[in-house]
Amino acid sequence: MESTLTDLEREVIELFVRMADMLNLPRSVGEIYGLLFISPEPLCLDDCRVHLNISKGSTSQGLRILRSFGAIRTVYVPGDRKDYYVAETSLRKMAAGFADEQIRPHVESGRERIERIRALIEEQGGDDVEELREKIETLDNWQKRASKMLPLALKLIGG
Amino acid sequence: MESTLTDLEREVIELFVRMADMLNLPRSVGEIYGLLFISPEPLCLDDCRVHLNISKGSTSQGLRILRSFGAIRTVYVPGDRKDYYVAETSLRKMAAGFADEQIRPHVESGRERIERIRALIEEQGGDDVEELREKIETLDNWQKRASKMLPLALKLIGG
DNA sequence: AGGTTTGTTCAGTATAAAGTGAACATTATG
DNA sequence: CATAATGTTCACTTTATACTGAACAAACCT
Repeated sequence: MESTLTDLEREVIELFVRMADMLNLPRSVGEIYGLLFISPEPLCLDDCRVHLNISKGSTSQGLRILRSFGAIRTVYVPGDRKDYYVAETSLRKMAAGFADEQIRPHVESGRERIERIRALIEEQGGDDVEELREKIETLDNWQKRASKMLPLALKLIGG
Repeated sequence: MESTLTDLEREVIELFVRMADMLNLPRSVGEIYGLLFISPEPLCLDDCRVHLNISKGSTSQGLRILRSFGAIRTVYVPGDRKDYYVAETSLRKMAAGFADEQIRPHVESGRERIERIRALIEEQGGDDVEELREKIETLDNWQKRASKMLPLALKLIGG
């Protein structure tokens, strides 16, 4: 299958592939978003698959990930059964979606783990319990600051 | 080789392994930092290697990465040729080091790529040049906002 | 110098992650 | 209902990344 991308499309797609890499997302997710971003009209799954020369499975999963944090939305095309997609261009929305989906759960589970560590320290005791308590306070402090910073950073990026 | 970690140590190390994963750093980096964080005294390369049961190579590279963004520092131990390490506990310092080392270069190269895309659009022209210009403005806008947000976020996390 | 300790490097290997595509489910249409 | 169109799933394959450990380099000590 022949690639049918212009130089411009290739360059834009590569930009988003690098972004995806930074955000720890699969390459194909960056490719699909880049293609949709630069495309003048909505594209369906098969359009993406053909232009990017990737498999149906990757395309389906990539679109699902992009939908999951609101980076794309579906548009209705009269008289067509296929789903068509366009890239969302509100940075605020995407950042919020990404934070909710890919960051908050980790922060949450970190909080729980810190509680477990605190319990372990008290339970097992020992000579150095005071030093350990201080260390756990440091962790707790980090956790609290990260939790506060996240929504503020989202405010900042959203304008 | 027998693992000689307490439950507490294991739990703390796992916390930092998860953090490393979030930050897209090798697991061993999280393990080493976690061990140093919870250890009451400085440890040398071989201490880390033995406690964590990982190879010399991984240990050496892990310590290098941690040094690279200021997550650990060396301490002088009189009468010992080995380098000893302690975990840095200033979140501000570490976040700044991480941003400089692992984020800024990507943002930079993104900026350059956007310029290249802008040039491509003007060069090749076409009917839809106006629509493309708008899209590139969106990219440029994102880039600028991200660049401004980064130092502010660092200020916020640093207290 | 020769021997020892300590840390680094890097080619090869192991592991984890993403991609593939055929089988399957679902829904539309004649 | 049968057929076609569309999208999803998942066992398998491929690729990318991290880990290993032996060889190497550097520094120290008699």
